[in-house]
Amino acid sequence: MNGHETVQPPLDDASVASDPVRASTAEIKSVIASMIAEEGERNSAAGTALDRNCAHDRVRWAILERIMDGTYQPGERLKELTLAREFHLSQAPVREALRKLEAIGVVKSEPYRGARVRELSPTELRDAYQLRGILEQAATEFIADFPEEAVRTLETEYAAMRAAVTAGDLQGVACHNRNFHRCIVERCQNQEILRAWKSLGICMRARLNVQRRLDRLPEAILSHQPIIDALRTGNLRYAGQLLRDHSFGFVSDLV
Amino acid sequence: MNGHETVQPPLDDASVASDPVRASTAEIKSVIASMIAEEGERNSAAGTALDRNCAHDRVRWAILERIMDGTYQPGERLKELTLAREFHLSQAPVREALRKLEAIGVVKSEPYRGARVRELSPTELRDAYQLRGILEQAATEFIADFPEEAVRTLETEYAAMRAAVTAGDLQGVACHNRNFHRCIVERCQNQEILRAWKSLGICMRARLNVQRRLDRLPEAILSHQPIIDALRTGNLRYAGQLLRDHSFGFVSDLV
DNA sequence: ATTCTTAGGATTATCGATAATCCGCCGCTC
DNA sequence: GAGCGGCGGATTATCGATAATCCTAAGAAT
Repeated sequence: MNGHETVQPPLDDASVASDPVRASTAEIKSVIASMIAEEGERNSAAGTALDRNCAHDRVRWAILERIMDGTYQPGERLKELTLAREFHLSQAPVREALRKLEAIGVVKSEPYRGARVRELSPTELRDAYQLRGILEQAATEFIADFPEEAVRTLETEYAAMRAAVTAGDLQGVACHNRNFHRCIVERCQNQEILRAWKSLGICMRARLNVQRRLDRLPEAILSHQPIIDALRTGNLRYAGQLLRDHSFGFVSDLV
Repeated sequence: MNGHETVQPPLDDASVASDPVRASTAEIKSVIASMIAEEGERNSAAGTALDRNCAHDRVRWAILERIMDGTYQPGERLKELTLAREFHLSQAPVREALRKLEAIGVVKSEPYRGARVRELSPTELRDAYQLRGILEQAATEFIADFPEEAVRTLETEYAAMRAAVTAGDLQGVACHNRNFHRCIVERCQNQEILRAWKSLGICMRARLNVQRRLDRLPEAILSHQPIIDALRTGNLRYAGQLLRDHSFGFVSDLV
């Protein structure tokens, strides 16, 4: 593909970034960063320099980014040698990257048949939204306290979300929505809940494509306001209830 | 390839099974089988012959089994070439197996430092038990109906659990306990909840080692009876509440 | 025309070897 | 004797090549 590159020795981030569709790259990066952080947490307390050294980790990061930003569509084939050539690597590290992505459910592969970006059926999506609601409710009940500073972050994200929806920027809506919810769940004392929520987030990546009911989107977004209010007044239990209902609300759109 | 084998084509289960500590192998097998099934579900609707073909899947299965049955202790080093020699394979499939195990949190690896069986801190274990309680409560509320046949299964497992505890067979207790809970969660309509619960089960493998408070074990087991009663009378919501409390009850033993 | 068989091309799975990195040990300096 | 710097063994990371498998489609048989 974008073969013989310029400088970067093995996997040049340049090629990754200069390539295709690019909208709000910074936002996407932050999402990706949180995912990487998730795995870092799982692997070691301070998950930092892990993906700097290993080619297979860089490849995994790059593929994940492309899946998240829509470069690779759901169902799209991921050929090992093609990716290897693109990254100026051999097949082995690409395979390892795909194995990890397969294990966390981002990619689906069959022996001798290759790997594809995993597609989510409406049923799976419905189940995922329900589970997200359950986890967010539980997480909220485990929050020790919700400081004013965090409330302000919520308001910022909420405002950005409304701005994005009026601008018709679905990508932006998805991103700020995710940030909003993450800001809440991250305050949870229970790391396993947080981990489960994040691993679910990976599967929810099917950006708002599924939200074909664009007309109902604005009203869905407005339901974030009461959540902010409940959190500000420290009514965590009620906030949890609202979050659960909020997620369950999407279910009806999905069969 | 490694043609000249005896019977089992590549990875001879013989060597795997003839090796070390062995207690109630059949029970362990069933646990493993359920885990494999879990991944099968994730990979394709009918996850069956996937791990028959690929060496890396068989290796993953074998390593997982050894971790589950205690052959590989938490923290133990897993050397790639040692495993490769043992399975009569090259390094590549072993690496792929380890990458997958790493992604699901069973193994932890650092670049150039190798892979180890992941250890769970008391805090992680506490969080895991809490999450399990939450998931089981949610799952129960999503159950459509709980037939008499399933109730009988629960009673069977419950009886086996009590028998195991009087016999001092901790492995057996853990296994039947797991079967008991699985029988409930499997009736859940929401596949994502089921998946999350199963992936948690992998981390809870730290068998009942943690349950050093052996004296309190019998009473903890008795708390299964009201759950059975609630399910038999169709009081699913109450059963969910009991299951949550049941799991949370273990938390106090773990700080 | 339809079905069956079977080359051919494409891709994955595995191998064996090499490069890169880490760790402990030994001698050296002070 | 203590600290330091670099050799050597051990192990992982990556490579390039080969074997195994799958898919397609052309051709033969009915």
